[in-house]
Amino acid sequence: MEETMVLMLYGSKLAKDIEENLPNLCNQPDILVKSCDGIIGVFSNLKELLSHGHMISGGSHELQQTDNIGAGIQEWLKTGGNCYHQAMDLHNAQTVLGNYPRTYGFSESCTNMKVVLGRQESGLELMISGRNVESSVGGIGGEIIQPVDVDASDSGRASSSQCKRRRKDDGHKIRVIRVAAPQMGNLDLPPEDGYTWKKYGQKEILRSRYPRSYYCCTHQKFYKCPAKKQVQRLNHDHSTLEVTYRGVHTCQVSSTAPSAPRGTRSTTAGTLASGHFPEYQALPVADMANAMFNSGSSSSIGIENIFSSMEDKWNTGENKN
DNA sequence: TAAATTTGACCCGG
DNA sequence: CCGGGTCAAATTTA
Repeated sequence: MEETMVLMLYGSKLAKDIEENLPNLCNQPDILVKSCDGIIGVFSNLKELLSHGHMISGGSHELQQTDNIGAGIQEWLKTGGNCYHQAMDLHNAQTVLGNYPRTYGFSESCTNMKVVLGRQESGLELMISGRNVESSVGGIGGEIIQPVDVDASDSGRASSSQCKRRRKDDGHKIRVIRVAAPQMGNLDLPPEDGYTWKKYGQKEILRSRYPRSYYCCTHQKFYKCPAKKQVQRLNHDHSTLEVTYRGVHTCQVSSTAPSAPRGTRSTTAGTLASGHFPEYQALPVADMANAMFNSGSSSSIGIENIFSSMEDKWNTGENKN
């Protein structure tokens, strides 16, 4: 389905949802506001696309990579949202990054479970945050993010012409993920990911509202672990942190290994260190979208299915670095 | 007191 | 020369 049509239908659907739930929403102004934001976001994007010459009907060359989401949304629209609604309540959409809308969902039976589905120039973006207390498959930290693999030879940041420095000795893959930022406390605190990190720098980045923090593995000295990560709040979405992982953990943390004695984060390195990113499991975008949208039109897909799907994926592939 | 964090200076690729 | 990445001394924290 052409993207503009998807947006049009989706925006209409959101508006209709508000109409249908107006009595309830009147008692929940915050949700109403978010829903309105979502509608505004969808139609803003639609307007943006239309103003750039995208037609309501007809093909879009842009969608090659992301037709899956189009198909997913199409399926969702066809079923009135039922195929997805079983597990998550599609809540609203909001304009963020790169003018693409995001779709927000909340678990109906688990209020702290949140799903964010969006698009980036590099493909589909999916975030699942919060811990699914029902099935307890959410993993430590409860955040599983669809990472965006970026080859080291191309940082993948289309909007930035820089950030290609110091690449001589790190031919490693770079992984960029986005996670929901903490809502309170230290808002720049990077998400728990099973490793212990030491902050070694922070810098103001040109054209970025928020500084970028630099972390290296706490065990860098003892194990010469080259893993590093950068954490930066997104310009257009301060509630999201972009975490860039560089290098692979070589530290085999054992009970005798030094651990971070101070600080409140990172307490689980020992059982998880396998040289990869235990919480941020890789799963091809299409699979994730299919898992969310197309895994049976009548049965509940359940968030646990998504996680098990991700686990399978993680165990069979992507695990070679 | 030791370890983490902050922050200004420096390094270095483009 | 610019600016992102890193270093390391100073500072903070538990």
